[in-house]
Amino acid sequence: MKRPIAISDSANFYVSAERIFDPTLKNVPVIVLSNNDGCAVARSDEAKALGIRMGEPLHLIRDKIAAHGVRVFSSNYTLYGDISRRVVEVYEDFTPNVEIYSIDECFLDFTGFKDRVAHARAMRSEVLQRIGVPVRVGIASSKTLAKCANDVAKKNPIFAGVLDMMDEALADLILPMVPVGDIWGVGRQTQKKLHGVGIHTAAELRDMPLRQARAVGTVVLERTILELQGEACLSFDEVEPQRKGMAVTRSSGTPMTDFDTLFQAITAHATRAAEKLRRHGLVAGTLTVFYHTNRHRPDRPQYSGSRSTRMMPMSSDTFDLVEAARRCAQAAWPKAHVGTFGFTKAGVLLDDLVRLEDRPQTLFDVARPKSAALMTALDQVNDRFGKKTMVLASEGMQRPWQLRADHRSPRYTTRMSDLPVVR
DNA sequence: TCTGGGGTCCTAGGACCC
DNA sequence: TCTGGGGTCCTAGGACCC
Repeated sequence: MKRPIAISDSANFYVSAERIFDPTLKNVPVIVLSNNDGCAVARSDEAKALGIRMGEPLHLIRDKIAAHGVRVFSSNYTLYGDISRRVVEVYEDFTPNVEIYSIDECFLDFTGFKDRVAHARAMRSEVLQRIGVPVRVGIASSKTLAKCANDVAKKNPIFAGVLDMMDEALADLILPMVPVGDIWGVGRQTQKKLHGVGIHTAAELRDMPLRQARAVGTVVLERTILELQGEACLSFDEVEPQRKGMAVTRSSGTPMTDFDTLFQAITAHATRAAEKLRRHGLVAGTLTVFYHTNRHRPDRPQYSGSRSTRMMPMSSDTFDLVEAARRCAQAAWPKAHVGTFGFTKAGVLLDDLVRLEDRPQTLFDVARPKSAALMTALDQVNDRFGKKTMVLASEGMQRPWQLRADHRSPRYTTRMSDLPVVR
């Protein structure tokens, strides 16, 4: 027996959220802008009807905005987060198992409901009544199919916001009409490749041999095919996973042509990243700096640089992060033709995040062991953890020496308190 | 010292998503 | 002139280990 999975998402969520508190926004074109007010990231139906596209730059639609009196908002993520939480509370009244997928989408376990469509309709009107946000619901036996059902329900008013595709005969009817590029997980690149081998619809993708799929794409595409066949490959996960990375990135209006200017931007981003880490009570194990030229001007010389470094030890300290970012930025700096590049986007990415209290109290290798005292300590550690455990050490640093079992095989992690103190 | 197989880990980059 | 930001997952190839 296949388990019914529903996905519920809010229509034009940011716009819907703004409309809750301002009735004059109803039935008029409204858009919400991205972080830096650079482009439109949410549009009301009326704004879509004016031809304003997702991600369209603000400067290209100024005339339209003026001509049609489009109401324009900067994004207010605190508000959207609050509304999102309230919507989830309503979902939880309708099913015990809710997986929050994004700020405006939840997967819901619909196992055990006799009339799933009626249940979804009741949930829909409850969200509308209590929160004031319209939602659409797609139901199927896999997440990918549920997303597809949701999408079809969204585009065809005949379904009144709810489509249950648990029935295979119904899926057989609908999938031939769905363009393959509309399937969750099939982006522009994959779509292009699929078109190249004559696959244009969701039904054709569903029937594609897995071997062929592996040649065209990756394991991700194989999974998508199985999901389209109704086999749930993507698990339903209620517990919110610990985030693995975070980023601070910005585009700059004026190109950065020298290292000092670039590093100023990188420093600002690293500083913000450190604050963000501390706010979440996290430390980072890996820091990456990237920067690149203006991709919208392919006629100009292009360069993109990116370097990563381990944080030793893991840190959320502004000084540590800025220092690491400087090293990365320098290492990624082009060796030649510097004058011809103007960098318009830069970012600092942090990965391998762990909670501060879980931080391993260890250092990574900085230098090969040299001194007699250090060798003695290594022997002690080897005795204690076995010869197979490689131990690396650092010395010549300001901090007291610290030891650490190698992170390579055999894997061994330990707290500082478990290791002998070396001085 | 050389050779090689079977592994893991790491980085850089790509693709996709909201 | 101006054209977002924040995430996840996968892969290729090199480094390294036993």
